[in-house]
Amino acid sequence: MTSQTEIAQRVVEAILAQKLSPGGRLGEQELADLFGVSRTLVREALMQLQARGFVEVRSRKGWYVVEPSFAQARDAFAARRVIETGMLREAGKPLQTVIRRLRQHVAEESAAIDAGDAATRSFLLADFHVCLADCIGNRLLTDVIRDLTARTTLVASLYQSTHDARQSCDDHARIVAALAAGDLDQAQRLMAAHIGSVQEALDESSAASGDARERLRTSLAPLVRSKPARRAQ
Amino acid sequence: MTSQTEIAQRVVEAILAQKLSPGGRLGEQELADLFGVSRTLVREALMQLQARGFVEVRSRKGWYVVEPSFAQARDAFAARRVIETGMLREAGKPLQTVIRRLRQHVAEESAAIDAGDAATRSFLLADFHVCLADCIGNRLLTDVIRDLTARTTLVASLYQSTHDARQSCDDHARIVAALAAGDLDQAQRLMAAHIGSVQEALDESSAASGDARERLRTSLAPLVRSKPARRAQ
DNA sequence: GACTACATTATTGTATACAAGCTTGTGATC
DNA sequence: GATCACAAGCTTGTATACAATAATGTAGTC
Repeated sequence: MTSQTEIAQRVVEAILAQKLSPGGRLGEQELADLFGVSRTLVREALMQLQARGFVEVRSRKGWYVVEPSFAQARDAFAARRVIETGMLREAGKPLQTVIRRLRQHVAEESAAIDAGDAATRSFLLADFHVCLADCIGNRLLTDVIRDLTARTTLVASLYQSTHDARQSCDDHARIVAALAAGDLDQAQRLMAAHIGSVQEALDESSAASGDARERLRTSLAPLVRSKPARRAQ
Repeated sequence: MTSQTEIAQRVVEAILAQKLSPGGRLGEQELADLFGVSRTLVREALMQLQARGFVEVRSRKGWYVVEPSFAQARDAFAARRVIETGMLREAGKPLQTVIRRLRQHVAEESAAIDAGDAATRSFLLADFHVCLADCIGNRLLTDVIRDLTARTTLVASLYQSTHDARQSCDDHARIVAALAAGDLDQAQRLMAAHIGSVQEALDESSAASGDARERLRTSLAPLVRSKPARRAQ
């Protein structure tokens, strides 16, 4: 007895919490049983997620969490840079209440990092950008940013980001400080640099992983060079 | 015998061609019969369009083409300003082939305007922005722009834009000229002004229409002031 | 023992059936 | 004649049934 919207939401949450990895399979019946509904609702939910770019369907095979290529990953970051800096440029001087809300958010991020709570930490670091969009942008832009940050979060798990959470949090704090000082130009520059550095952290380990086929190949490569490992058991 | 994606596409086209007005009803069975498929496929198509913001469902009543409020209309234009100028800012000097493609597009717009072909004219004027995104942006941004321009086109039909097609075309030509000259700053300014002026054209006639309820009220207002019109027949 | 043809199984794709709820038409009542 | 109660019909919401196809297991053959 779960609504279709709720199913979609739960799946997205699972993806962002890395409980569902890119390439992970989503059986219709499996989800239907899990949520106690028919396949119909699950399908409709997955269809919407497909439109938002979270999952894809391979004909008669099943639904899978998307595995963006490295080029697509770059595109997602590029899109975020364009939109988020664009929003800051068009924004007026933010209200005091907005500054308070953002400061509060950054404080929560910091607390989660100190607590070593990986799940909420990851969520909050991404949510900062959604929160910012909600503060200085409009509904449409916020929705777009929400999906794009989700996508970059997914990408980060796929390409094993080495980016430090504390640094992201510090970046956020500096952006809020610039906003509080009314220096929108500076905020814009900081945002571009921030998104850039998060993306950079990917580039380095990019060669490590890859798509499912490539992962399989490397997984199955012999452990020792000339002498293949004897089969266990 | 029509695929689900195709159905969605056809509905979007119909909306953009103003064959389906905002507020227009989309019966599931009606569409199913039309396309020769079951309601299932129609529903899935509509669901995807819902995720993209083209239609909405009112429980147990039916599907309707969205009727953005005036505030939402402003949001759509604001989003486009942010993204489209942002893309121009991040773009490098465009290649010669890109310039040629854009010039070609503007020429086609001009031809459609001269020919008085309202449908293709409207389509091409919106498509210019998609084409530009395709040239200087990436896939993700292009998809976002495609949906946003579609939304503003829909809004224009809802709030009876008085904007002149020829002026839009001229705006486009000037933007392309700035790009050809390598003056991205100028292109950016022109784009902001262009989108702004299209939006402005809405503001003026905004009071005229409104949502379905308001439209009904004005439609049913007595024709003569003191003496209500006698019922026809 | 390795390879191939075939049967089996599992999963999606599509259609249909039934339930639930809103809208509207009709008749009774005041 | 106006209002209200009720019923019939239409439309969506959800589940189930069946078809199509890809993956996999198995037996037979060389």
